[in-house]
Amino acid sequence: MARYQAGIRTEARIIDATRELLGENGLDGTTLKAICDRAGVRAGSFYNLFESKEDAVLQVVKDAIRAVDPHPKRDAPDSLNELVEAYISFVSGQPDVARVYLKIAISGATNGSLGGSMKRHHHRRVARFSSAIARENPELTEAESEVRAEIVLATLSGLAFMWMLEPKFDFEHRARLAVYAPLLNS
Amino acid sequence: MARYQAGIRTEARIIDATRELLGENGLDGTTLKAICDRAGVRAGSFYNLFESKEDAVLQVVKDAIRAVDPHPKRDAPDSLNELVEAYISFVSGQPDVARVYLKIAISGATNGSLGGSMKRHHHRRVARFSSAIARENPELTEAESEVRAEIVLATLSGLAFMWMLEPKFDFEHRARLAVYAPLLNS
DNA sequence: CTCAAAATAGAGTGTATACTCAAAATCTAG
DNA sequence: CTAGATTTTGAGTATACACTCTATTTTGAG
Repeated sequence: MARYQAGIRTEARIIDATRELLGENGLDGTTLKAICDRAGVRAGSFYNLFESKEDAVLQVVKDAIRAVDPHPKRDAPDSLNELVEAYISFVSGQPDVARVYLKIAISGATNGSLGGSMKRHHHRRVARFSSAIARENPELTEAESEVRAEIVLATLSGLAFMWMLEPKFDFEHRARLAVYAPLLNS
Repeated sequence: MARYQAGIRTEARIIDATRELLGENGLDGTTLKAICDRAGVRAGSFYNLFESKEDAVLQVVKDAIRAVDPHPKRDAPDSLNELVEAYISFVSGQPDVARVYLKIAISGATNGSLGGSMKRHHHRRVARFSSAIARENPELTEAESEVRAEIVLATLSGLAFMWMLEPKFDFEHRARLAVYAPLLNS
């Protein structure tokens, strides 16, 4: 009936190992052997806790997608400022998760079971940014707000990719400069 | 001594198949069997023309990287306008090549022999955009121009990713709006 | 303590992969 | 036409992969 502590800890170690490997080496670099080695576990233990490798990978990836776009804490709609700051602290505060999001979610978006889930996530994000922009810039039509939302999101993603390419890259600075300084209310 | 026409045509078919598959399915989806099936060739023929699978993949990827950042046609330095329009026509005019470039940029950028080559390419691009921006905006310091170059490139890449996610996405329109309207000379 | 349930180990399975090789087919220069 | 070189074939190899299974060990509630 009840699960044992050992199993729960092992499950967490496996999830952590999977997340790290996905961020470091991508999907094909994340083999079962690599996961088990890093988690300090044998294949049998893995399959006692997970149905398949895909099972563990999907858990990690779906968590990552959820972490980028958390539910609003307050009831009030979010401002563009809040959305951008949330993205910045996502990248800075959970770099492992962010790497998974950028590597797997985006690269795997055009194929496989992630494709659909990623497209939905993307539309949700655009809508959220778009409505914040529309609220703060009443002179824009709905279509114009949406285009601007897409551009802001594209810039944030692009900068995050650069950060992944070179960890020294000052993502925060670029992101704030790109979004606040030039684009809107100009 | 001399190569036969059949071999030259087969080589081209294999390169085309490799490029298409890399763009559609990424690196790990591009198996030898898939390449050979699409090119209408058996494994033995492939290895008569290429040293390894990696050989064919690297040819395609290096071509793609070269296509994004072609040598200037004139002696004169390029304007930001020209650089952006070149990127736009790269994406619109050679979508297969662009897809390879974008997919590999994410998945292969942090590891392997592609990592180094991708990083060098990135720095070359930033320098090129940066010097165009500096020339057209003399009030900016060198560091400021570079940051702006990174932001422009990030936005273009991010928009291109969105285009890859949804082929209907109007990349040209977004790219011109994002770069020309808001960012510089404001 | 006890003992059933849960977790683990580790050898083993089937499959897909990149790649090889010897023989047959095809090409093209002379 | 011919003969040597190139290209193609297709069965075959070794390896790495995800995954299974059974026996053993560990856990923790009663």
